Amino acid sequence: MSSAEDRVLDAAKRCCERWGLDKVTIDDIAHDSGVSRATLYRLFPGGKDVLFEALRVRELDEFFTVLRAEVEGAGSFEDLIVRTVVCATNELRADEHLALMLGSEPGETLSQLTVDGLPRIIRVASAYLVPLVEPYLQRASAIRLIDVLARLVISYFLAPSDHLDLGDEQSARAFLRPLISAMTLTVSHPT
Amino acid sequence: MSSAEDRVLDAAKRCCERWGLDKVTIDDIAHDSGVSRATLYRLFPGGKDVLFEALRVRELDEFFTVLRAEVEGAGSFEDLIVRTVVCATNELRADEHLALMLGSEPGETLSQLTVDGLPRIIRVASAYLVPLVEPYLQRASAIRLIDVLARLVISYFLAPSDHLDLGDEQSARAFLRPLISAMTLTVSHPT
DNA sequence: TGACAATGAGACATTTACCGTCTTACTGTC
DNA sequence: GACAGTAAGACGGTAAATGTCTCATTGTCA
Repeated sequence: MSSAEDRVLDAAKRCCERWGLDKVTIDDIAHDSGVSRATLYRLFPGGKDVLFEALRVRELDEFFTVLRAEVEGAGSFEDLIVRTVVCATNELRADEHLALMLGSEPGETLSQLTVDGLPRIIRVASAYLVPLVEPYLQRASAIRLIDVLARLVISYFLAPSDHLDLGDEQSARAFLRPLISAMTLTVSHPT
Repeated sequence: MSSAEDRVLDAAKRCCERWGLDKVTIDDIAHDSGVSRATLYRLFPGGKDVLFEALRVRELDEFFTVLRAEVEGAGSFEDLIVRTVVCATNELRADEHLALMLGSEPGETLSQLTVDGLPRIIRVASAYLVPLVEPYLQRASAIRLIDVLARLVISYFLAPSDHLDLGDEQSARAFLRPLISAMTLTVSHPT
């Protein structure tokens, strides 16, 4: 059985998909989750903002949990990076909730992907992925790499290019190879 | 160029699909239709209730306008009835707005199809279809026939049967034939 | 030009909905 | 029987939506 927090967050997600962020009320979420408003405030003191903040955190954690599981055990640095980018891209494309939100509330959703929310995305991405990269790179380089990869994946997800499909392994590999060898060289022969 | 009324009703329909009946506000509809609130109240004095009432009337008229055009010119009584039932069923099944409403607000939508709204549906159905049936039946019989057919079409649309598909001509014809001949007999040899 | 109808913008009082907190009563657990 | 966790809902304050009004603007016709 799932925790009360999770049930509330699930309800928030459902309500959000159904009515949109600014039409949802605390009562909607309380009803949908089968939890009283009092309990909801106990779980998420601060109301809607805190609740949706928590929801975003959970979604982000889920995203990178899945991603890490998919790329763990890559045999080489290049494979690790390519698979990470490809899997992340495809995971984004398969995210129905994200698609709904982008369709119904592009403003807020884009902001979460590119402005307000991006620092957190990169922070969480680092927490999950830097450990996987560290065997091949110095920590600082790993952090920078994850940072730039996250930005690239998001950008190409939001605005696909005719010349590059980061969801396709061959295309992604061809694109990433020079970047990868550049980084490796940088580490091997630091200035 | 469409009339202001139609633009407002179109907006109401869009808003309703997006947010659901009880989350939509007059302002939402006014904005979406590019009309000021004052004008909206001038066009539909009474606000949301009157507006959505008018929308239902329009949808119903459209539905039966399409239906009548599809069945006009049937060569026989049986053909007329069968085509009416088949076309009505398929028109219902193809109605995206209706499908959305049934999905997001089953309670209100079902009520409009089966309880509160049914008398009007039958009234409008009669207005459109009885004239087509009258060449074959007495007026009173025609009215009773349209009444029962409307109920059947709606019921089988909402809850399809394994034994009967009113959207399929053969199935519908087989089902309707006895009913049709019974009515014809009744008229030919009234008690 | 000037009367006129139609509309947009928005002020306004009123009503409704929502919020956040709090109390009370209930339920299961130790 | 104390206790923690919860549902239910009362409560006052705040925000949003409603419905009505006025006024300025626009386009039309005489």
